[in-house]
Amino acid sequence: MSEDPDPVVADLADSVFQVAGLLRAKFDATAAELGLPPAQAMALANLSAPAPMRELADWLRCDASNVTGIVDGLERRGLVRRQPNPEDRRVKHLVLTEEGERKRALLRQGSHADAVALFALPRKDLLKLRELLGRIAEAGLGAHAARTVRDSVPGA
Amino acid sequence: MSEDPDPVVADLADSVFQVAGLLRAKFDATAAELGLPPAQAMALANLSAPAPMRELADWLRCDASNVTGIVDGLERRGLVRRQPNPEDRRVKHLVLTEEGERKRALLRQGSHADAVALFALPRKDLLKLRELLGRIAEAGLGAHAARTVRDSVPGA
DNA sequence: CTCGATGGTTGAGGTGCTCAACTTGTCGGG
DNA sequence: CCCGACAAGTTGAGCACCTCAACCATCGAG
Repeated sequence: MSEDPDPVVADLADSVFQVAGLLRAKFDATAAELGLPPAQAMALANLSAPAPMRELADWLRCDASNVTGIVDGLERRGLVRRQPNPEDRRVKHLVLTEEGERKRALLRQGSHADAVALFALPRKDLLKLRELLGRIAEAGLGAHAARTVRDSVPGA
Repeated sequence: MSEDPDPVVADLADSVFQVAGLLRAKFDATAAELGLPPAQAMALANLSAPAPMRELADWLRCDASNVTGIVDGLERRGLVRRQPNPEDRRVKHLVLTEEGERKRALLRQGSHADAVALFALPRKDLLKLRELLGRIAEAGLGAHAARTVRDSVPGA
């Protein structure tokens, strides 16, 4: 009935989970050192220029109501400010405070260091790896985008 | 003070997260189709021969008390049985029921199909990718194991 | 102006996880 | 034989994260 499973693909999937899991664990650890819960850290890491909350929700691929709580936390910690926007008074822009900038820098620094430590391969292999994984990620993302677009557009 | 970030490594980390995220999302989706919450599905997928609960906890890298709840769910759905072990009456072995075996097969089939669809590269590239990612996963896992061992051994 | 869509918030509800405490059971000395 | 250390599993408290439905304020087009 079903094809025999391809062991190469299976190994590949395992490795991807493994590596992503390791990176994620390290990220959470550095976040914890900075006194940040994972979700807030994740949000902070992807916050540079002032951006509306909606944008952050899209980036995190989660419900807008979820972002409210996360930002509440960041604001309580004094890392971020909600800045009402005069041009469209519905939106609030998220602006990093000094402390926010500082922690964000530490966070990114730390996670990048972890990545460097983990991806310990000859330069040539790294480049090859980036190319192959990049192709897959792009294709997968493209499929996802196409699907979401298709879902939201009634006609063709 | 800190080195310039290596864009190759940064891209690589992004891609890994991207790909893992896509695989995970697909897995959760197939799980949902089978009426299983993600954690129960994950547990079920890694359950073949009868094994003590502790083993599952180790595999999932989570607290034993957590496994109790997950197995409760699987048992409530009639997918798994807790089988007391006569040789060591503290442990309970987890045994799949018929239905459990069936759903597990479907689950693995589905997630493997997703992986095949995602890793759509020429065979040669797939092999190369497996080799490189495998090396990294292994090295990272080794470091993790070494660390946990070191942590649990007071001396040396 | 009216109406539909959009940004953001709130509240209810559910999952997944950890930690501390406890029960039951195993095992290795004194 | 009994005792103390340790392991498997469970329970309960508590937290983080997430979604959904309902809602308010606002925008923008007809």
